[in-house]
Amino acid sequence: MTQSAANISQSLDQPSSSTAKRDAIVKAAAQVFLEHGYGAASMDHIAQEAGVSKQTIYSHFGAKDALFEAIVHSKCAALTGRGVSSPDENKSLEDVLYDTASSFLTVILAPESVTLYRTILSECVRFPELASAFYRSGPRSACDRLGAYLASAKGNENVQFPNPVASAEMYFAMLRGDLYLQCILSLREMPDEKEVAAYAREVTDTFLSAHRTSQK
Amino acid sequence: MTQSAANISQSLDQPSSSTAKRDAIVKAAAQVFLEHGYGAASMDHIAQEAGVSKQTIYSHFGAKDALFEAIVHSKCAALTGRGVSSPDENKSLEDVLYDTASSFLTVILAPESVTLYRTILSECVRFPELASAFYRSGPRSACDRLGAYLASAKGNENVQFPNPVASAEMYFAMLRGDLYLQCILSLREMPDEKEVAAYAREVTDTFLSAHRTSQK
DNA sequence: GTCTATAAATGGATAGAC
DNA sequence: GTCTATCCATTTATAGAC
Repeated sequence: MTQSAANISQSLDQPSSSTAKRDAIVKAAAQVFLEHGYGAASMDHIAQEAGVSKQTIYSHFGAKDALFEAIVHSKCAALTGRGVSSPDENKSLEDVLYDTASSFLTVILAPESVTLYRTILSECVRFPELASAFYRSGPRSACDRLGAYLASAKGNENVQFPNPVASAEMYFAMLRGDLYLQCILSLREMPDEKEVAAYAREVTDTFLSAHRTSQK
Repeated sequence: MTQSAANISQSLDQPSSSTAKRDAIVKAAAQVFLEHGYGAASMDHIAQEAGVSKQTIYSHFGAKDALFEAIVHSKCAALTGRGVSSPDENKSLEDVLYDTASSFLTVILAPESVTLYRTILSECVRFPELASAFYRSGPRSACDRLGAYLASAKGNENVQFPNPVASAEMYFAMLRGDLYLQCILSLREMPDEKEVAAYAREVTDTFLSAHRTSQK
């Protein structure tokens, strides 16, 4: 009990050395893993980057794969946090779609998201749970939210969505277009806000055209 | 000259031991690289798989990265070969789009394509030329071909394509939807022909709806 | 050209002192 | 909990015999 009280005191008043080192490890591991991938990232490199000894990492996380899982899970959760905000019911359908597109593009084109995506994709066979966690907290979460909104927006503004979730999936697929492909392949620099806005506009217009009721 | 004639005779009549071993190396390297990725693939593993000594690999390819580049370039070229066939001018726009969608989905969902994509994506920073070669021989080639077709199909069937290449890019982006995402993340098994056909149909219908001229 | 054997370096993981 | 030092396996690449 004495020890417990001391620990609480430590973590509240002044970060214990242990907590500080743990944070340093997490930060360094995230950087090294996302930059080099799981295989090419070495525990020596992470230890050096974090300013701790290798053994300290093993004391905290036990093994390399456990550390990797902890880092990627943490990053996936962060993605959801910054993810597409809930649609504002006061806005028009078009504005909601455009806002969704802009924030989705901004999130997935962030350098950190790009490297996370590459890392998970290259390790999805070895770490199936990470791929699943990424999918659920990222693309699936976004599709479900937009799908629910589209379902509630039925009949408005001369559009219809017989299958709202499928339409939402299609919308996000359109957003992961050639621009995104070139970025994750590192073939070009990240687009600026202007280019993101133009692409969000193009996709939104195309999407709405496809779902107009008065098209025949 | 005598030696040259002998080599030609060898390669025509009966594969020389050297050529046969080279082919074995290429085959084994392709399998190991695509299954484990560049970093986790070891030259020992490839040598064992090919049934040759490690030194033989180095005699033929010099270094690991050179072998990797040769393999990936070869696979990218093969992708283009099996790629989307040229549109048949006699078919209707809808049929051309549907055929394009079916064959595109079949190609990109082949297990070999999925592993190639994962591998290139995870190594695109270290091997920028490979990413570029993949993009050109795959997605860009497909977009340019369909874009050219859409440009020639202007005014037909109550559809219009003010920006044919952009429309083509959007079309392929729609095809790389949730189904594709789940497959490359190894979250589900590959779809059968029926499911591929259904998705190709859905995307084609949506795409045509979006580009109808009589939508207002 | 091909093989066996080995060099030289690096990796993950652990032991023991403090 | 943390560090230094080390073990052991594996890796890329090379040397030398045939």
